[in-house]
Amino acid sequence: MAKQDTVLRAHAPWCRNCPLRALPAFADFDEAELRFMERFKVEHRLVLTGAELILEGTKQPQFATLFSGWALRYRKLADGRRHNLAVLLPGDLIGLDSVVCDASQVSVQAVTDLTYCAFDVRGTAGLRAVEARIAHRILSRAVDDLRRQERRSVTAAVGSARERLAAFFIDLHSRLLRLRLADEASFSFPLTQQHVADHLGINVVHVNRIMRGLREAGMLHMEDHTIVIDDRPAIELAARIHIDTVAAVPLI
Amino acid sequence: MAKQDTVLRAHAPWCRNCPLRALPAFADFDEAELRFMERFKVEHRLVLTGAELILEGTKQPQFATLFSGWALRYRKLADGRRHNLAVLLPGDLIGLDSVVCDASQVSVQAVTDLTYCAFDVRGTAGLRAVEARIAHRILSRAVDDLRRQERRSVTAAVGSARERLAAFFIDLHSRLLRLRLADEASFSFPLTQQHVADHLGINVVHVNRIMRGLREAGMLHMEDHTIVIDDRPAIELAARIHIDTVAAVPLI
DNA sequence: CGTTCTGTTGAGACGCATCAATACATGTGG
DNA sequence: CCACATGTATTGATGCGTCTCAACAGAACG
Repeated sequence: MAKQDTVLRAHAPWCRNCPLRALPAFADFDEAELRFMERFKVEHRLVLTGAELILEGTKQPQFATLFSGWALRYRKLADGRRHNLAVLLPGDLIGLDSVVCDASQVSVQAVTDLTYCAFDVRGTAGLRAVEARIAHRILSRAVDDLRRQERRSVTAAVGSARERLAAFFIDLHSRLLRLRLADEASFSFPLTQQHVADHLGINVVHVNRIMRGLREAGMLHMEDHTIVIDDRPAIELAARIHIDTVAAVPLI
Repeated sequence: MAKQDTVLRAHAPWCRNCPLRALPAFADFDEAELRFMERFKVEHRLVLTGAELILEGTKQPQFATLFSGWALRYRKLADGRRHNLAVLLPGDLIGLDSVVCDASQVSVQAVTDLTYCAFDVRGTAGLRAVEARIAHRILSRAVDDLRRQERRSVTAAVGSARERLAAFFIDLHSRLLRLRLADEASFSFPLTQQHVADHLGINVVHVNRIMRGLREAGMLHMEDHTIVIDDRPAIELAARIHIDTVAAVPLI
């Protein structure tokens, strides 16, 4: 690992004036919820590229939401390979299962420098004591995550490599648009082709070939860590089976 | 559909003396939770083989837990094919997303005659009012479901057809054992090979071939709707990457 | 007793993995 | 500063796993 794991207390915005919550993607909080969040959030942390936020097999007294940057939720497989379960973007929940269950079955790794908000639940009993409306928001998020993972299951099971890649970029573009981290035609993209391959279950070499195919078909291409969407309708068509109206389920 | 959709009020056990809760797989309820459940559960329904419990795109004021029988949570794909997201067994949660979200993105279909317990949440506001400990159990279930779906994503993405089938039967056998619906060497199995194929994303023809392979390797075979486990260690080996300690997260 | 579902097997085509090699970029230490 | 190692993108050749099409036997069902 090139950079050293670093966890710092950063001077950062707190819930009352959270810039994320101002986005249309997030539901607004009433005064009671805001007051609760101010006690609930215990820290704002900074993590450098490559560092691990959560390690498989550990139990945490806290969970978090990503505030800025990109992360990957992943599992190490028995044969040494790696599978990326989800690309985590600002606003996404991290480590809920490490609170609810005995031990997390997944790890989370920063793929850019990032910051996140840590919430202390002091064990399961603490989570039970969470304000009812907040608890409902957390449940909504878990269900949302479940739905995304179900879509992934479908795509992985029935889709071709081309369909998977097309669906992947459409999904990512939609999510980034909601966060104002993309414009209509392009977005910054810190993942390597190896990351993408490990996410979609396709060999790196083949990812590269499909990317060439999409480029030559005039759909999308990459230029220095930026994805450029050349023909979104065509990409949607290529991902035909796997597109949904991604219902926004806001939280925190 | 051969049999007519039928929803009956059945004479059935209620929460206080629920036989499912007596199983080791389920956590016990204290008196306060039991009292809550007695108000919460509104009906015990019977559904015949082939009937739909939930239709994609609908919103329900209720969710449910399966009480007896088997069901499949599935999605219809744009090209007419079908993908089975999960095999639902007694105790499993049904239709949580139809309560939390605007509309369910999945359907649920009975593959045997079955009964289920319906809980009325009178919309999202009702779910917020749910007793805190019950709400936490529901969240635990959602997270458990998420973890199973994540494992499925991994298996679908990186596993061969043989690994997927082996992992599928191991997972099923473990779950049925916890419910005392299987013994060490066999369990009743109402799914067709087409169901299995649509669940694992493998062609029916190929499922059949792999099944033959497993039979000839002395691992498992099927005789009139019963799976016979001939060599469980060998099956676990064949599914090597995809085995986890399936952490029991009890509810309701 | 036919009709429809399910299981079963064969032959051929195609997608993707694998192995191998090169070019380019990046960061590192001498 | 260059020399070097390391990570990433890219392309070719080859083989295996799985899909597809096709056919048939047995079971289930009305």
